[in-house]
Amino acid sequence: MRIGELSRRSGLSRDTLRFYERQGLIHSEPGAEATNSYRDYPEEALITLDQIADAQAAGMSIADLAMLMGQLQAADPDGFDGEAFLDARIAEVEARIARAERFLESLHQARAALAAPPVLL
Amino acid sequence: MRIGELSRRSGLSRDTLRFYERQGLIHSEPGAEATNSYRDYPEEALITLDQIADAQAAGMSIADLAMLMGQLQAADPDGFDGEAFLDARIAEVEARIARAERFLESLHQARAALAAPPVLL
DNA sequence: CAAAACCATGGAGTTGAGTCAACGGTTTTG
DNA sequence: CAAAACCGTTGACTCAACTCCATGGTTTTG
Repeated sequence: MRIGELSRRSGLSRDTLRFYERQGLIHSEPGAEATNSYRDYPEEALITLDQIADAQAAGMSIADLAMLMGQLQAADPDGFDGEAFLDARIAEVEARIARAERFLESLHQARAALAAPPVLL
Repeated sequence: MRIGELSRRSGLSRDTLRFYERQGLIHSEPGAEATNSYRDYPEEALITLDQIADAQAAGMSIADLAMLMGQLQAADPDGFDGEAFLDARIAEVEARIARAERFLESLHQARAALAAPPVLL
């Protein structure tokens, strides 16, 4: 599909999609027509974009993500310690989720306080 | 305590602390000595800073946080719908945590794949 | 087939969250 | 008491992640 459709279906702007592609997060093919230079994105780009959103919610930067995608499925044990890298990310994400859940809890408490009788004198 | 101590004990830079104070996230008193203009932070600032870190991990912006802190404990039902505001934040944070957990799961899977026998041919 | 809709590229601009540097005061310490 | 360590203010700067704009080519559509 072309960028306009991907934009509509993903909810991301064309600029964002091109930006992600420059950063190596998504990929396209040159497209069938030789007359133009339109990109052609595979259907699975939508899945990738959803995973990117997940990763961002978990606090990953785009640079981290590019590294993860590039290194991990490239199966290259040439000096790059994938296990250590993954373990570090896992620990980070777990810590972040724990913090977010603490915050969620305090939001719930604030909500309950608002719902309760406002003054007791 | 003065800013240097708060910085050491919180792990945040002095500049960050002053930045947070300008944004209204933490507060200080003018300090006892009239000869200087040093700020004096209460012990509880450390707790507040920890809560700020929680909130940031949950994806809250500093502006949102300032609004939350300012509006919520000010008990001002003058047009500001605290319940709706809180409900919206709660939904956001829950969605974010759900996404982060999906990502964590995929990290775990990637980790397991690395640990498993690399090739089976 | 012309107007509207779409696409690419390059580069500048924006926003949020800090960070740094310079300058001049104040405390602490050896 | 002087040097070192600390503090405040102002304003410029950085970095990540987008976002906008101008220009010019390509499809689609009424």
